[in-house]
Amino acid sequence: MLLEQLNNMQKKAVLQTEGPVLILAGAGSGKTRVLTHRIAYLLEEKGVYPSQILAITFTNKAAQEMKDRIEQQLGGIYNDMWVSTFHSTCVRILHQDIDKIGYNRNFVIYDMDDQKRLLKDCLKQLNINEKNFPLSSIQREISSAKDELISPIDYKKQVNDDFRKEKIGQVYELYQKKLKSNNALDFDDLIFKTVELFTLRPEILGFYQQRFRYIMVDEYQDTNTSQYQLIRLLASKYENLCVVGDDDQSIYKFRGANIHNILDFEKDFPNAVVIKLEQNYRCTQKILDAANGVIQNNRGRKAKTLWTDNAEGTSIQRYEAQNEYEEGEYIANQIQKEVREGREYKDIALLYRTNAQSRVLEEKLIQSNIPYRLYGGVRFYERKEIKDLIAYLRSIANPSDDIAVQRIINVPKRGIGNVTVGKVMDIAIEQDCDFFDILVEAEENPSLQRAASKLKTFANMIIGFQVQVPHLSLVELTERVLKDTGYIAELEAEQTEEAQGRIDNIKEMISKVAEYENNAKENEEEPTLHGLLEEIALVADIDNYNEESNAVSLMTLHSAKGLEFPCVFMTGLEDGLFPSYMSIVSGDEKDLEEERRLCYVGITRAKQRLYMTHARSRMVRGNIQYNQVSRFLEEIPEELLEEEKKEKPSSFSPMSKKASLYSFNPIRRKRPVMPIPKNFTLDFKEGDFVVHKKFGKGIVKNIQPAGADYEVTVDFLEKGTKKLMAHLSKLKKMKN
DNA sequence: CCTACTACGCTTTTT
DNA sequence: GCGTAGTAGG
Repeated sequence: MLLEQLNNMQKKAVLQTEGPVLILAGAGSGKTRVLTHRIAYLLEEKGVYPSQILAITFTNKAAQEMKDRIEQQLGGIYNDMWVSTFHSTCVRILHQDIDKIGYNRNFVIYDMDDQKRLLKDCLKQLNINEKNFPLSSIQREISSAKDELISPIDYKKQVNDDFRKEKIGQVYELYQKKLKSNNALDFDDLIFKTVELFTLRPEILGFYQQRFRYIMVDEYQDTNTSQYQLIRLLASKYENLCVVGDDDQSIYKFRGANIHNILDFEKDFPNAVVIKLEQNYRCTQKILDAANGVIQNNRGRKAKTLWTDNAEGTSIQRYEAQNEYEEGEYIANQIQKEVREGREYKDIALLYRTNAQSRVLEEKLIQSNIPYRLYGGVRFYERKEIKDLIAYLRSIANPSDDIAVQRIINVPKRGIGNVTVGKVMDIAIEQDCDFFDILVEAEENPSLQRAASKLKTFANMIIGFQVQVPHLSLVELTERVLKDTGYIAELEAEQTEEAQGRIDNIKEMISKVAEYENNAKENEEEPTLHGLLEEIALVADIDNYNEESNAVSLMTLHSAKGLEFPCVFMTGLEDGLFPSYMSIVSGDEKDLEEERRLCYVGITRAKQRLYMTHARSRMVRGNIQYNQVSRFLEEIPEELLEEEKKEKPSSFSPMSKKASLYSFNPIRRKRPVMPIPKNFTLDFKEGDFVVHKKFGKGIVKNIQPAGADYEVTVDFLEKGTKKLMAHLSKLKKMKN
């Protein structure tokens, strides 16, 4: 029977099908198993129809896996059951009904790059200088507004003659207008517009409320306000809402995740049943102890004690390298050793804080002939050649997509330069129509005279493709585009290794298109250009994670969430890198706590063996940084760690000699990287008033020496009590 | 209008 | 160190 393989708490979680349920699932406590069993139980024992179930997961891969497992368990196919990510779920709903709130149902989805380009156009049109308003910060600001369900109108209301906000409000408003006229939605809109649809059209909400009698949300600790609202709306009729999460694994605050969604679940649903899964089945005792040692330094957690029956296991290997190259060599050597002792490559993962760290690691793995797969970094769909190709497909599917049309209007070169594009843009704005419309009528526009024929030729080519769409398969269409535009020919003519790489990527893209067509046919759906573009827009890199291929996995700590590996290397454990420089200087303990949770996530990915490495020096953005060992590593109880003896410099491989040469290269530093002066002393004492850039004035409560720096507790007048590093946070004594 | 060169700024983390 | 934006010359 279904429940046999479960422990008591897991059983309880499966059987508690009615009403709101909060499952606090510690790392490795079998929550995926609980979720799949719960769904199986609903279907099998409770007679619930598959169509009445909505399960939200964090990645497409997790969704697919869950669905597969259920189908395997019950031996059926459940196409009516919705198991998908927030974003995919919303796309599906919007596809059906977004026309009810004035959008076109065949919308396209803009990624971050598209957003930036569109924002750039907005700034230009509003005469706002990019120097004073960097695109990335505006993008962040608008994105967080959307996460909080703040519309441009609401945003402008709360400006309160803050000049910066006033400008951003204008940009936000124009940005939304342009998105709409381009028939596009960005990531955040997917959720926002669904909530808007449900709010404005209660009958549509009613339909889905009625349909989804049982709702489950995984990784609930990482939901943001808009996602929370969405779930609340959907669940408010039957309240059969089961959320699963772990407050200790909340690592997406920067993306708007609101940890209070999980901390306050019982307040929002007073009759909620809370179930804790505290037995860890994944890690050895020592790894779990290390994880607990780190996470216990966080405040404001839900009470929870993770324990395990598993063996004690081996100590955690700690290693200090001279620099990042030596770190990579050590790791490569250890991997080879592990493999000699019977470990498989695919059972090993290298985790790091920032994508930039992967390069050196890759280099060393290649030198040692170790097969690896890289997740994240420059994603496949973000490569120039792939984005160009997609932009063609998007222009064909939706000529209102100004961003796509502008991207490829001169790729390959057709003699249509920036000046011409600028003119066309101005005319389009003036006439309030699509960029593409101006191209079609270029000859009628006197100011375009010289370029008119070129523009017209381009427009005709796109229209030509559009005409062919019904008669060609998607693969055929893609190939025709590559051929007729001369894109492939141009790359082939280059005769460089780089160009060949791009051609290979394009070939891979074609096989992905073929894959999409086949999948669609298998599911008895009509493959469409829109469907293809939608799928492309929503894939995460980690969705391509493949446990079959026997290779070491390289990924960020964020990407590793939800995965597990017998052997894990956590790399770059240095203050300033992990925890990140930003989280240290912000002076806000909460930022540091988020980093600590990330560390907790990393440690608990390991089942049997955990290595933690750091380097004394490291090149970051062309500067050499000397970082202290990560405070998180120091938080692990000494007796769990084993320090690896350092290799003698004489045993360095030739490569590392070259590497150390680099280190002696006198590279000019633009700005010293937070060096702490040798005899750094404080010019204030307890009871003095100090000033902080972000927190303002405060009174010093306590001073503790911490390495070369001091940890200072300050009671800020407006922001409350904070613990700060005196030097890093640039605390200044106030003159009275 | 295109290409080649220089200067600058930037990186956490991602659906 | 890298990629991109901005500038000058053809």
